[in-house]
Amino acid sequence: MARSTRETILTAAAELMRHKGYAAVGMKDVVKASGAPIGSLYHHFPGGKVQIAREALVNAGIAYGMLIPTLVDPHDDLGEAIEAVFTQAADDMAATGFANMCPVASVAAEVADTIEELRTTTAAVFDGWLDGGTAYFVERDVPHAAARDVTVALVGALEGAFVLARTLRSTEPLLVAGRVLAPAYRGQRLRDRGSGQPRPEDRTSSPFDSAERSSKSRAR
Amino acid sequence: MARSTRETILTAAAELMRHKGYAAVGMKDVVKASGAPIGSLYHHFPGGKVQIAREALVNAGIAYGMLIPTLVDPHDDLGEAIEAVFTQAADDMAATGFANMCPVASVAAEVADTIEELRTTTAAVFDGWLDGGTAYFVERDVPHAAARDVTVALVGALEGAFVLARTLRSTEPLLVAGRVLAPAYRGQRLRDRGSGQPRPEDRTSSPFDSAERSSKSRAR
DNA sequence: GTCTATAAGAGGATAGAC
DNA sequence: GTCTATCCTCTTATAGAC
Repeated sequence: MARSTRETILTAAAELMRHKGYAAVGMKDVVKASGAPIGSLYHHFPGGKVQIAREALVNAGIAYGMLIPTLVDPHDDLGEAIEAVFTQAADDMAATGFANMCPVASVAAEVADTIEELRTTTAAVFDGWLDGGTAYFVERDVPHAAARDVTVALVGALEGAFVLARTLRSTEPLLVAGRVLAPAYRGQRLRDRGSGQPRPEDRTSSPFDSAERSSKSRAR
Repeated sequence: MARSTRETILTAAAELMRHKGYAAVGMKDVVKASGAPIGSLYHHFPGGKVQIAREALVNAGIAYGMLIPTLVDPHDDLGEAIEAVFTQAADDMAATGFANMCPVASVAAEVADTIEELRTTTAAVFDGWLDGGTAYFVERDVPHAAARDVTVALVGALEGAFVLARTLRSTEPLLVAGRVLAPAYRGQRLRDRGSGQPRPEDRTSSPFDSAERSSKSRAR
């Protein structure tokens, strides 16, 4: 599975930012982690560090946007599904030694007031998650307003609980969030998917559309 | 109101970290913002940048630890109180142009995997909020387990919604979080406070005890 | 498209006069 | 306890050979 230099760089950058945020990751760190020489970074990403971060965030956003639908899919009760999302997140986090799961929120918190170009990128990723999640729940017969609320509450509670869990080295915040959030939606039935299989392609494009395009138009 | 150089430095550092996180704030930024010369920073904080961050976070933690009890205090129904916390947060955030409200979570996300000394500091601050909030709700007659759950869920949902709101430049995440979280607790009565006045001193000491002490014992 | 060498400046920290 | 000058390293980014 030979990946392109471009991809290797982006993967390394995403991995580093997941752990250390944006400012603390140096280009030299990316060089070391990717194996690519510094010249290649600037050849493939003339926009420098900001461009690398932008594209890495878009990629991560697409990958993690599938997470909630994937975890919810096997369930037919919304309350159970919500609980499952949080217990699954708690298990994953404990299994990885409380490392961060996703670079988007860490970077978002850091750049929201300072690097407008990355703020809009993280905003596009969040919007994609929110719109994608809402569409998914609507498709499963949740009324639109409720679908939007569940998605927003779910993403917000997850991101907040992640920070607490990582810092406290405890799964409590994730488990409590699930336990507190789920009861309100217990009994809300989810319609069976048309096919037996999840179809993640249905709602994958939103963050990419807006953010990747803007990154293409930025060469020097 | 002449404040000591020490205080001025800590205030400036907290303000900067609130906006830019930890790594992106340079000592030179603190010099500029505080007006104190670089030598004074290292005179008062021999531990350098880490020590300044640590003490700034402890101070901010104490200040923000009073926020939830203060906002909840006028209410006698837990559901209403929760809703009030989020609408108030949304108003504040919109009023300040979606600037971050508190440096603790931003820094926590950045350092959780990288600077153990600051991870333990932010953990102590979170623990203080959680223990203080739990004690406050217990005092208001909420059963202990429920009091802990509400506090954990409240803090987690707030921090997550803050990141989304700041990034999206929208109060929606805060308002939705309140709307979704509140109903589960509507009808849960809160006992009248003994005196008519809030007494914030009752539960103010926790983060300070553990974190400030450790910072004192660290002189090169 | 790969890679090295290097520029130009910012980073944290220190010494020591006052 | 205040303040300046300075050290040394690391930072992002570029130039240009291959």
